Amino acid sequence: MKFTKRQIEILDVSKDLIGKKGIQNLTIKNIAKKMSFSEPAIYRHFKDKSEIIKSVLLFQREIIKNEIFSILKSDIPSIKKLKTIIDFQFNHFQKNPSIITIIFSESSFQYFVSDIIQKMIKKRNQKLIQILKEGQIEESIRNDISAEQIATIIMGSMRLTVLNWKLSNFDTDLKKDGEKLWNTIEKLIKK
Amino acid sequence: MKFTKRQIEILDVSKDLIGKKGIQNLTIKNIAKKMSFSEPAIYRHFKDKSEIIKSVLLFQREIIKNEIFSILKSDIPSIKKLKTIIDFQFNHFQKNPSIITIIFSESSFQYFVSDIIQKMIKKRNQKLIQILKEGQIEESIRNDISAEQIATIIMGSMRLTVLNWKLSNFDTDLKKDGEKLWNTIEKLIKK
DNA sequence: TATATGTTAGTTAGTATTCACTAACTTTTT
DNA sequence: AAAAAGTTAGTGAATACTAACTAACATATA
Repeated sequence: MKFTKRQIEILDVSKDLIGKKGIQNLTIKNIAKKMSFSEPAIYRHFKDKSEIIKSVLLFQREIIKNEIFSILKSDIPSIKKLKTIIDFQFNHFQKNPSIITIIFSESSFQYFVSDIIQKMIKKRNQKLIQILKEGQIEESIRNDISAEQIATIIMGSMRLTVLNWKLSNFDTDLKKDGEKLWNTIEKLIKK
Repeated sequence: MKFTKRQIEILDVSKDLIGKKGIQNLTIKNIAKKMSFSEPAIYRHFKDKSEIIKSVLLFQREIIKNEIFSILKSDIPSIKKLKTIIDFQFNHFQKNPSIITIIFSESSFQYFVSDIIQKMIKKRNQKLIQILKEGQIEESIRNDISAEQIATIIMGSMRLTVLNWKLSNFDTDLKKDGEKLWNTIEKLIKK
């Protein structure tokens, strides 16, 4: 998963295009225009369009994965880990609004994209469940509700909060809404 | 918002097409093929394609709206109302998987669709908050957390549950997952 | 009642546009 | 000199949509 400079430029431009007007806006023509290249030039760097879409996703995944990994292996209490991860994610979204459009587009792409996204969601869910179970053993998180169910509640409300931000045209204060949400979640799941 | 028989036929076919392979699959050609008509015949019944998409949405909205309205005005305790509405929604989705694809595609359509969907989400959120506030007054729902926040939790986890169902290619048992979710929600919000 | 007229809902044949992608060539970099 | 990274000019396929026509039927009028 190594990319050249030019490839990363193309991926950045693609991310932007999708972020601004959705996946329909991602055309070779638009990429080329934004880069001040001709269309065929793009094909010097990616085999075809699906390769570009795939790479946009995988590139973002790398960034998030690395960050979450380093949080996970740190030696802090589970509930603190949880907060750190949630904070990081809201922060990352605020800094990269465009990727939200991609993450919220499970349905509209070709099949292979929803496959990749599905795997990403699954993986992240597993990590979340892992933390929650730790917390339940530590007895800092209530255990009359399964970790899986708590994970659904947390992931779901986070996604909705982000979606609302997006639907407001990134006008509301995501960080503040994220903090409010965390307070609620904490009240709900703390033992 | 009156439709002729033929229009409803076209809307049903459109719903199906979207449900099966996403919005890209909704083309005039495909509609015509499925109806065994020529393409231009479709234009006898709808001005253009955007009119079809809009109508698919509004037609569904009508159905859901009416049902929820009758639940809302019934004279049962708030927490029961809540369960009834949640049950109805999961049921409705299970019977109409195709509309999920539309509802989860805020980003990828033309702007006007995300507008309609945004309004639908907002309206439904308001109704939910209204019920929750009733419940807080009745003292059946905890009031150390605002109704707005509880609504986010409920709507978010419902959406995620439905999304997971969709991502599993409608293979998991939505009704069962919905019931599990309700049990969790009840535990979390009951006073 | 018989004919004229209008409407509805379909047809065939086609247009303009957009799209991803390619062949062949040129320029730039190493 | 060779390879990498651009260019121009074009292709074929898909798309939404239109023009022109017609068969079947409904309604108004001689």
